[in-house]
Amino acid sequence: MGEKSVQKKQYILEKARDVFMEKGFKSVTMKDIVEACEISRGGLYLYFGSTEEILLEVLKADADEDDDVFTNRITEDDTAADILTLFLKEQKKELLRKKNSLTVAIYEYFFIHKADKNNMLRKQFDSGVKVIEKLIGAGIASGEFYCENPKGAASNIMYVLEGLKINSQTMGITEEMVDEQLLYIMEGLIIDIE
Amino acid sequence: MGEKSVQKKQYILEKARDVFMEKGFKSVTMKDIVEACEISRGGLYLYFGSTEEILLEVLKADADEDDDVFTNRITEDDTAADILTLFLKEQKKELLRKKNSLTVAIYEYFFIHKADKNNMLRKQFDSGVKVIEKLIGAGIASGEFYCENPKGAASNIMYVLEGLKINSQTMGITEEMVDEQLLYIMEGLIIDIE
Amino acid sequence: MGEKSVQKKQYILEKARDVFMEKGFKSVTMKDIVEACEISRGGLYLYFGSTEEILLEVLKADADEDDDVFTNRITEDDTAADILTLFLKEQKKELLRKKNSLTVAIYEYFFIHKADKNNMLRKQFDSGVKVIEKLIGAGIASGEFYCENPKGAASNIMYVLEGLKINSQTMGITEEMVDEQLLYIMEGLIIDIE
Amino acid sequence: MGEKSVQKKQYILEKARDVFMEKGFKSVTMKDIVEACEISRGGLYLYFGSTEEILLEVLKADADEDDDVFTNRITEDDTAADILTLFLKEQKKELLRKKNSLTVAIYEYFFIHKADKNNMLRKQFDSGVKVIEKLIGAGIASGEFYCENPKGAASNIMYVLEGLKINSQTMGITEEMVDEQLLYIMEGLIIDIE
DNA sequence: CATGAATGAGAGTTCATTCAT
DNA sequence: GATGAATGAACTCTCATTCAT
Repeated sequence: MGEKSVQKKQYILEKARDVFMEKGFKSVTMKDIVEACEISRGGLYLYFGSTEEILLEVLKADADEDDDVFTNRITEDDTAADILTLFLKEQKKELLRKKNSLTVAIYEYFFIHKADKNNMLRKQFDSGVKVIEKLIGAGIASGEFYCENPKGAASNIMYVLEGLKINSQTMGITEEMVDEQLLYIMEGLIIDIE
Repeated sequence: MGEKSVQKKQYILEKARDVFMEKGFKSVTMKDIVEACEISRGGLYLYFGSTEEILLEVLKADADEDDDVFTNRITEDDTAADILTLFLKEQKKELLRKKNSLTVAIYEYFFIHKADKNNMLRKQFDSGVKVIEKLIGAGIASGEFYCENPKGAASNIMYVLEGLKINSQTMGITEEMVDEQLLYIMEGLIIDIE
Repeated sequence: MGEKSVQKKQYILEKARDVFMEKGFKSVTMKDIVEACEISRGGLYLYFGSTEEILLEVLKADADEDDDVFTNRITEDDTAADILTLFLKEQKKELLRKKNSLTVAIYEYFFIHKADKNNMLRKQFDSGVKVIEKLIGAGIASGEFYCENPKGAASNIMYVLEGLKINSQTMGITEEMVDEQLLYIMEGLIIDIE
Repeated sequence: MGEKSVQKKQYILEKARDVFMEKGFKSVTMKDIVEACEISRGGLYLYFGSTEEILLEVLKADADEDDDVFTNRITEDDTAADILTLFLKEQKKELLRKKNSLTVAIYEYFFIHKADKNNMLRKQFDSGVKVIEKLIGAGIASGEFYCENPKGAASNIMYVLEGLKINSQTMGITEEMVDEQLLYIMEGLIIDIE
């Protein structure tokens, strides 16, 4: 079937991304995407066979990009506490974004695909836990943090972030609510100098 | 809308509940419910105008029932730690339930209705925080718990529970994962006797 | 239409033949043929404008070939009965072929084109009748056959063959069924020596 | 799913019958039938799920009717030769009908369904053979017919009729052609009084 | 000559919703 | 109050055909 135009595929993915951000996953029809792309009905099918396929590729593209961003930040030479704080700040920004978020689309997609072989969400969660655990370990070594159960603490942070994320999409959250909880977490780790 | 049969309404809600547990919210059609109830298409419209309306009433009924259950447990004369443990155990059971859960339906509904006036989910979350906060306070008073920021701790617990809940629906969780995290939480509260 | 490659045209006809044998005529799309040929969509249109056009050329090629085969057999110096038997054996083989037959495609095509000027099917049928009539005549002359109405007998044979052919495609036939009927026909012609 | 209106179902079958007579089977779409019936798209699906389903019911209705007609004729007290002649006349009328014939639709349908369990076409063919065989037997008994192989003769008649039928749809036939062949058949059976 | 991306018409199918009975 | 037939809008998907390269 040849390569088709890679550019057009990218273009479709971009436009589709907007649609998924706007409407989540389940409500999105091929027609929605066709209209967003201003291409023909058949034209879309040349590139993608279903909304699932499209969302999956949108997410893949995101995951790749995220990795890059992540790697870039990590190479800084900050302290563990600095990095963790940075990480949480990033998460907070993400959490409070009003519109341009795929969160609902992702949830709706994985409600259906939770049992999938290589569940991307699980991978990301697990990798998040590991990174935080390492950071906490580094912080303990450098005397910044005190923690008896780094793995538990790391999981705790990730679950809280997940909790904040789903709440932000189902009941709304304010900046204060996020700050309060992130502060609570950091306070539990950082050694009070007295 | 005249009087109609309250019994029939209840009957519809029961059957509809099963459908929502099976298929979430967005995929459920009026037809699905008509078929589950084995009533006529027009008959359903006599009682409910949309799947939204139906789910809302299903949830209302649940909320009332939950309150009762909750109240019943609370009147026991256990210690704060006992009650909190009981509460978490209940939550764990809920989290690990395979099929008979409205969780996905609720999420899918509130993705659309997060901005609703009296968002039931928010109410339940807030009330959960308050109850736990009170329990922690009682535990501190009785010398069972140590906690510098009871509100933060209570919120932390609720966010973690939300995180576990959404993860259970999007990536699956195991009993060990729940136990680990709940243990971590209790360990953070209970005073180590030395 | 310029010169184009005759070889490519032949190639397309060969591949298209397979498709028609597989799917009949009406269900075959230009896409099917493009895919069978592994050429470009536009490329096919350079040679043929429709599936009708393609089938027609496939059939023409067949007709030419059949004539050759036919002529080859006829030049043998067998008796009339031998030749007729040979002819019926050929027909039987054709009738019982499971897959590689254009029969359905031909029928489907001529359902639409029955009124065509030079209907190939009619020509073939008429020529079949004539050939058989001649054979019977020769057989009578040589004392092999007895027949009061050679033309009627020849038509009868051809109609029976047509009947067997359509039945083989609409209800299936067994070798026994064919043998029985061909035997019946031969018995009607051959003089019983007493 | 209740009874729906039997009358409407009949109405649809009638209209669909016209469509199948007009266009055969494969070219007929649900839309064609919707338009012929002047009902809504969804309305048709209330009664039938596909064109196959519809044609099948059209044919069933026909088969029932044919049986009745057949039985009615058979109860007459004619001689075997009379009945056979009557039967062939009926077939001739059928063969020469220009428009109102389902023949093509039936063929197109059974090209696809030739392997079906209870292939209606085969049943009808077999029953036809048996009836004719019986008639020939009766004719022999009454001294009207002479025939050494009644089963072969009966099959021969049925195959010829099939051959005439398919030819009438793929190349056209004239009344003379039918008469000639039917005469040939009858001559083969009837005893020449000398 | 050849390619294959693009278009748009059209078929299939499902449901929310209405309404005569 | 109930019923369920009927409607029509909306979606999915597939191809014939064209056309810029």
